[in-house]
Amino acid sequence: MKLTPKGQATRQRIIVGTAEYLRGNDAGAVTLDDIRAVTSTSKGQLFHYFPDGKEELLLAVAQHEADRVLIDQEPYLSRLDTWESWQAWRDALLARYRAQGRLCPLGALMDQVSSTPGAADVVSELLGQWQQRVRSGVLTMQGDGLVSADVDADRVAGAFVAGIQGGVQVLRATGSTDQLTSMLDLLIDYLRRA
Amino acid sequence: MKLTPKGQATRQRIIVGTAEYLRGNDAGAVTLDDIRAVTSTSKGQLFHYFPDGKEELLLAVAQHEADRVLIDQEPYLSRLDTWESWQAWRDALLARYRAQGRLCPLGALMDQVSSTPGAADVVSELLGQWQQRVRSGVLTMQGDGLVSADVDADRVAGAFVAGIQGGVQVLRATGSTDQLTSMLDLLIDYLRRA
DNA sequence: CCCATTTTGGACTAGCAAGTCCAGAACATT
DNA sequence: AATGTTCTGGACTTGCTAGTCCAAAATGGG
Repeated sequence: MKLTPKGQATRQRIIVGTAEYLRGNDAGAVTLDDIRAVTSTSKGQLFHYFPDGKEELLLAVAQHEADRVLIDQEPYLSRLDTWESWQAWRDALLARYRAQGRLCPLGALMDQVSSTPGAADVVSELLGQWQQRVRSGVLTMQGDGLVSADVDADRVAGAFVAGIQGGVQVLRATGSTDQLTSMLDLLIDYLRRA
Repeated sequence: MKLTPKGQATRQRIIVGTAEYLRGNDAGAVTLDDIRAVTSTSKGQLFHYFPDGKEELLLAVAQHEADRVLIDQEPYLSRLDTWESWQAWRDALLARYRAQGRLCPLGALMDQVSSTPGAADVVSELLGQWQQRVRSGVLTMQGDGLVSADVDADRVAGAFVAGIQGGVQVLRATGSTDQLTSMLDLLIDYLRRA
């Protein structure tokens, strides 16, 4: 399928508009008509740009959201080289999720995982990269002698990723950020002592 | 609504049958006809026992599954009083989730949270109780002098709950239990050092 | 045994939502 | 300007699914 610049723009408008919409609505309940309304498009356009229909469209949206997750944290993930920077990352995460409340784009994404096979890949990819970024932060700290060398950086990074996931999950269910906070503080504390 | 023993039995059959079915299938895609088929019932029965229809039925199933989560761990949660018992709990959790693979009853439950308001309560209740149980385990350890008294039991318990959630979430998405394992080991390690 | 109540089966309805189709407008290329 | 391609709109089809309805069977109390 060849896309002119105009086509590209429309396709993008659909993805971004849907993503925005899903950030405030139940992903499982979206209909193509909702998407049509919110992106000012017609059925024809939807199927023109996403021939495989809803599934393909939502997958593209999922990919878009997954990209955003790391981009949002980029400034912090790149500089995990002092205790202050870890703390700043922690604060940024908490602020972000507190503001977001119960509605989590990645969470909605994960919900779809069970149904469509492609979504699992998108999430796996994201989690893998995330873990890598944290891992290299830990390694940097070890290089500078701030963290004991006998800590397994990969395991700690895995724990971070899982912990954040879980904290957000709890937030979505209960509306409380307590567990997420506990988790982050405990993990950083763990690193500090090691 | 009055229920004779026979009625009770049917109602229960519906709940248990649906729960079992959902343990191996996408919760978001279940239809009443699926439920009918798997529980050998008629539409009339479904709406006789769950007048508010699908939502009420699934909520009852969710409650049933939530109960199971703690019951399954009961033997371990009650005896978190030695390091060996914590390890045993860890092993049991890992074994369970490894066996379960990507299909998680609680996870499917959480998926529904966003849509139906009642489901959030069910999950909140479960998470709260779970955290309480872990908390009292930590307190026991502190009472026996095995864990430093200046650890905040509630925070650690919250981290455990969040961590397990996250680990399972990662398992669902990627199929790997590595992060769950890291998480549990790190948390126990944290307690040991404190 | 009789009557009220509960339980059961399944045909039927209503509405929604994904996907199809095609005609015409806009656009690019020569 | 001519012609082929891409883009857009929206009516239409198709299939599915939650929920309704009612009649008949089972059950239980007196």
